[in-house]
Amino acid sequence: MFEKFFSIDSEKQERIIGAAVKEFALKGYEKASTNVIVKEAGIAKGLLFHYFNNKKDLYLFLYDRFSDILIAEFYGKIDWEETDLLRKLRQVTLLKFELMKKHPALFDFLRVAYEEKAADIRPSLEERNQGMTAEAYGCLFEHIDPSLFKEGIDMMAAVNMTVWTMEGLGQTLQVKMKDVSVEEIDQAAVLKEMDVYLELLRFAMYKA
Amino acid sequence: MFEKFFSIDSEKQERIIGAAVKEFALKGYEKASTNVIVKEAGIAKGLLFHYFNNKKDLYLFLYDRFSDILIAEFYGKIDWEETDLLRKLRQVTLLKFELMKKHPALFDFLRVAYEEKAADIRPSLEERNQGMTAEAYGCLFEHIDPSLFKEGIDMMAAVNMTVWTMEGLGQTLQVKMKDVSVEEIDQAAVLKEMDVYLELLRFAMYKA
DNA sequence: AATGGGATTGACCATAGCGGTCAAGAGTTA
DNA sequence: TAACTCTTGACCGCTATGGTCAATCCCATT
Repeated sequence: MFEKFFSIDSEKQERIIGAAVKEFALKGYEKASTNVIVKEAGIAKGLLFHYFNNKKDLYLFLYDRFSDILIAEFYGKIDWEETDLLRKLRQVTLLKFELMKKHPALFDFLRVAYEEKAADIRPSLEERNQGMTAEAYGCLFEHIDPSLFKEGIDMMAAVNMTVWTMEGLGQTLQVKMKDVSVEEIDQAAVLKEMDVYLELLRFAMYKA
Repeated sequence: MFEKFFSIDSEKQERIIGAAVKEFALKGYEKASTNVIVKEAGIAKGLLFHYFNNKKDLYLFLYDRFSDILIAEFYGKIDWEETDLLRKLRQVTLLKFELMKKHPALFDFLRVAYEEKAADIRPSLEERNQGMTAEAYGCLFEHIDPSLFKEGIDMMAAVNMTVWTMEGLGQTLQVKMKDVSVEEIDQAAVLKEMDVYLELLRFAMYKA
């Protein structure tokens, strides 16, 4: 499909990918302009369409590539044997932060893609997400030891509350860090704050 | 500023406001089309600009009006004497659901406005929000009795976690209810689910 | 009936940007 | 030189926008 693109020098490949991901992440599919992309990438308009047929194919190419990268890294780094749900969620959150730091643009792209409403692209995205969330939940609960919880605690509620709290924390951090360089956030401080919440949750939900 | 608009028959006023809020909520400021608005409202293009100078003024007119309505209703209905933080947050959440049910379009408009990125409008919106969140937090903590909490619990963390949990719950409900009529959601069931979480939080953070 | 004046109309305008094309030029190899 | 591919960017047709304004309508006052 994209042989022409892959056969060019890789520094140029990355310039193009970088420009495209930035533009799509910033404006979403429809409002993103191929004109802006080619200008930023320093190539001629025609070339972009020479490599990737059309805007839609370009977008889906990026989407697939980034999903693959993220999933591979995630699956490679997670500890599958963890049986403590809260510890597992802690690990997942930490890993998520790590990946955000490593691939910020990529994360932005996928976040925007997740909320994409453009009719051209919607069906293709949904098709790609079939079952992915189900699978994610499945692998989260694998090997989990329910006996750690107090009697009568709804494990689903426990997970939800934890996830929501982690997400809320992540969002406020993102706001706080808006001006600070993405590279050097005080990881130790973040970790400490996160653990305050997890400790609270542990106390609420686990046996003494 | 808008005398001409206010002097027309009120059924027409509402038709216009309804059409405009719907369009803005659906597409955001920039992509919203005045053509669509006038068609939906059943008036001529020129008339809209006769009433409200231009698109921007129309938008800000709606924004101001809706903020005022919501704030007034909110302040009127809340129990200012509540000293139990969790109970107060419960009350606030319930009130929020109630207002969403009563004014769904209005809520959508303000939610979209909150994330509005259009440069034309951004500064005006930010100016309007100056201090509003600060004030909201202030009135939340008024009369709160900190002695209910266990020693050493960070009250800020407690509030955050509760708010994030309520928001998370709200969002999943919104997804679940997407197809169901907005009018008749099972309020009792929602309340029950909410209380599960609040009970968990109370147990984690309050003295026995 | 006639007049005056505000309310209302909708065809029209300038502008802008889009995705996509393609004939021509540049670079490379034989 | 010739044949080839890679690359260029001016150009196209199209869609849609926010905003205007001369013309028309409507109705109260004379």
